[in-house]
Amino acid sequence: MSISQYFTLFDKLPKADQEAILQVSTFQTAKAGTLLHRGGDDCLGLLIIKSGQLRAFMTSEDGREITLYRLLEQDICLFAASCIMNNIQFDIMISAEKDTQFWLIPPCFYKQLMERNLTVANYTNALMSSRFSEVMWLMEQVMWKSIDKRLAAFLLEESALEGTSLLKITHEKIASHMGTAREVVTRMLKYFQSEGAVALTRGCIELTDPDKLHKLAQ
Amino acid sequence: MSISQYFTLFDKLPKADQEAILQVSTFQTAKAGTLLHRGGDDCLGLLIIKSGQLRAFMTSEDGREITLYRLLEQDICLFAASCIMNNIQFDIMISAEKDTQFWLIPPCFYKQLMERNLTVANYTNALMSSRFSEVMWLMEQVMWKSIDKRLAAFLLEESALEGTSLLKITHEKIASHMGTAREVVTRMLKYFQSEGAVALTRGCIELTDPDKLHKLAQ
DNA sequence: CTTTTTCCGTGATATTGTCACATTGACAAG
DNA sequence: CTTGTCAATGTGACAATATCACGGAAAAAG
Repeated sequence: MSISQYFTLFDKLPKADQEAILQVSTFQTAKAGTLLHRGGDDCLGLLIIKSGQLRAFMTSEDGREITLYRLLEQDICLFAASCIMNNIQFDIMISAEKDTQFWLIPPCFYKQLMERNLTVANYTNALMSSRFSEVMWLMEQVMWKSIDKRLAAFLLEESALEGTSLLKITHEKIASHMGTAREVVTRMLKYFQSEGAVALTRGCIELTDPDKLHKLAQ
Repeated sequence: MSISQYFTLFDKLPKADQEAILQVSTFQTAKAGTLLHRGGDDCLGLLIIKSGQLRAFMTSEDGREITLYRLLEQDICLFAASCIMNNIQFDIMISAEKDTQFWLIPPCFYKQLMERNLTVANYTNALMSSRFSEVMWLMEQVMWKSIDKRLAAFLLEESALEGTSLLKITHEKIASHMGTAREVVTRMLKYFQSEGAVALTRGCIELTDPDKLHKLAQ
């Protein structure tokens, strides 16, 4: 129930720092749909998720989006505190996909901790490597995979994440996750339907044949 | 002339570590065209560039490429030593674009140093942030910019890098940098030529009107 | 029940990628 | 000097994806 169970680094810290974290961290909640972090300007702090789901994404000038990665319970969101890292020169957005509960460690505090504690520094490094890996994976998908394979993979991932084969999601939202246009998603879904892989109704996609989708995703 | 002038971190280290680095580091050279690092398997070490130019790129299964970023003198190549970081789960290639001189710090040594020295840990963190930023910048370009703008920008960047407006580069190589097909580059260059922005000869591109290219790149 | 909004469907067109093959210039071998 | 070879470029046809401009249908709001 406490931050120490969710923030795995906690136990490796000196008692004094543990105390301090308990002092300065706050417990917060965000409703689904809330934008928690908008680019490099604001700096919320290190965010430790107790429950819910966040989404990190990138936007174009004209409002298009692509999801970079997602954060689930026990995940640490580093980029809501991008100001604590030197040389970070990009803007990403963080929004709550579901009602989310989290602890927040203020950026200044964490930055100072990182700059004087070796364990924290290396932990932060590992965290960044993870996010970097996720973005590189996405880069590979975007560069070398066709839309049909990416869409099939997305549907399967979403199904696994939600724990159901009946997805309540609009074509528009899928397009935002994938960084493409709604029409493209609509047409591809129609094709999947004609192949018998999915059944479509307004606002819903049922994965009627996951094996077929796996094949479509290659 | 020595590693200490190129490796800015050096001066901030304890004397003992400085000595050790001088002991374990080796000075090496690579001919233009050499592949220095192939994916996550090999682990050359931390590479500090004295002179020359490296290129970090990603490849598809069928041999297509895209340049992620470039490394010039005084730059530190972190991913030739990707094994020193936990959680790095992607493969990138590093090749020498020009004859390159560099020092190499063995991965084990650097890893141990990073795990016990706070300054090194935070330095490594900043390095990774820089590379992450470069990849994110590329991602934005790939996602939201059209090919004509990206090509114009590439030509200008290349010109600045080489210090000349007469580029000796093939369409094929440009395509590999940009992650697109040669034919696309050829056609776009023909268009640029018809606009009077460049002059084309076999193996060469002359930027006859850089201002026009700037406009094309927006 | 009507109005409004959200979501989906679809044709036309533009851009970019793929494929197949022709042409051309550089240069080496004879 | 001629010829052959090869890398580099040029190009037309077509495929995949994105963009634009709608229209219609289902759900939500009033």
